[in-house]
Amino acid sequence: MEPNTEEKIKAAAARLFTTRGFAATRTRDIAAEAGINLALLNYYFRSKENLYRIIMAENFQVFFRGALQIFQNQETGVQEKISLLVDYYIGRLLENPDIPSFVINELRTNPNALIQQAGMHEALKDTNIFSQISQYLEDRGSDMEPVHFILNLLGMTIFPFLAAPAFQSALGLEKEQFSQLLAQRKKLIPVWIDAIINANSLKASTHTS
Amino acid sequence: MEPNTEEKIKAAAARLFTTRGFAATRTRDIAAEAGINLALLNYYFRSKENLYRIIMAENFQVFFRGALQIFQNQETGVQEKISLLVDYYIGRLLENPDIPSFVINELRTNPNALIQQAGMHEALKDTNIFSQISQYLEDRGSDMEPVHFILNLLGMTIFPFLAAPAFQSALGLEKEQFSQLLAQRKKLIPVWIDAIINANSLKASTHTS
DNA sequence: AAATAATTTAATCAGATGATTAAACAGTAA
DNA sequence: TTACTGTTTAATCATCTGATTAAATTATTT
Repeated sequence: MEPNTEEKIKAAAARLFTTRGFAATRTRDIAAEAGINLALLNYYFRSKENLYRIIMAENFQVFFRGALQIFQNQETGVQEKISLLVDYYIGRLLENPDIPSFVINELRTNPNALIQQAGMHEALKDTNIFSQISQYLEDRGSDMEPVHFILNLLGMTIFPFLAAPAFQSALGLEKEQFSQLLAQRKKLIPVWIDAIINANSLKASTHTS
Repeated sequence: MEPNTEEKIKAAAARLFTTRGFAATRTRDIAAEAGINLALLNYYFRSKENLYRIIMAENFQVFFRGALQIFQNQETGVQEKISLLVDYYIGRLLENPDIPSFVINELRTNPNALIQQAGMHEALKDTNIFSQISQYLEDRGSDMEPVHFILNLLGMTIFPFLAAPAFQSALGLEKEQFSQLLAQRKKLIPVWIDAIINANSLKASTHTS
């Protein structure tokens, strides 16, 4: 029932690191949040940096592993994969809304370290996401660049979580209301993505502005 | 020609604050970057916090004022406004790619302070962006919620800049190459946005899966 | 129980960091 | 020149912060 000390520290560190970032988080705050003594943090994790790396890696796992697994599945087509991906991300992020801004922030200050650490390069080759999408777009007669496709998909899915504080404040919405709005997008985004692909494939044949 | 000391400090502070965030930026680093003595920073700006507030406000201006002005113009229709907006944002952000993650980060740690500071609430009412979009969607027979529309538009426009470090690293692209990719989106996003609206309006009449 | 190992704590250290101070310097007016 | 004002600097302060230490406490083994 009661989680052990190590887990308590990790949970506290995850909360603070993801909401405040590395530099703004004090080891004393983590200790207080975990209800333990400062020295214990160093006893279990040697240093703040080390603890951070661990938390970071786990967040990163959540952020990428699931997506990769979806694309590794040979049984499903791209269209289905898109739905699964959007569903997965929005579901996960509704539980952990701070992860995107944490990852973004980390990427800004630590560009390639993070990518390598999670073994992105190999994973990307393994799942050949790019060629899957490339083939899919080709089949549907679209001349869209796969990069744009991915940027659109992730942008529509992830950006709302990054902008959430601004929107909630600007529109005077409660957290709960905004969450419902984001949940709706699980169904909507795949439809929109589909429409975008069609737009690019029809562009050559029709000319109605 | 030579900018005065105050401007040099502000420029240096802007560079460091936007790339590292508040907590990770040392006043000594700002001083060194500006080529001045640490005490001068406090002589001109009283404190690190005060300097930060100034930089933040200016970044925020860039991020929102332009967008609001575009929507204030009574002469242009919504469709044209979208093109202008995308063009404006991508143009500005290509010059200052770090602003989005700076703003996002600030919003996370300081939710409503930022919104109020820039006078968002009044500005939003003045320009009635929401009702303009709402009306536009209605006219085109779409049942999309205006919030989703805005989230999609901003997501497709801004997200790529947030994800840039990841994409550059993962795809092994040079900064310059990725910038060109993003510049392409000035023309593409309006088309995609259009397709999305059509998708929602056609949904009721057609049933081809 | 005694001994040993694992866990936790209070106290402290060393360095970093935001800010201040007092003095030096430069330009301008009298 | 002298006096005055605004600017810049080196030196210093007080506090914060990550980390260590040595001792105390608890758990485990013999």
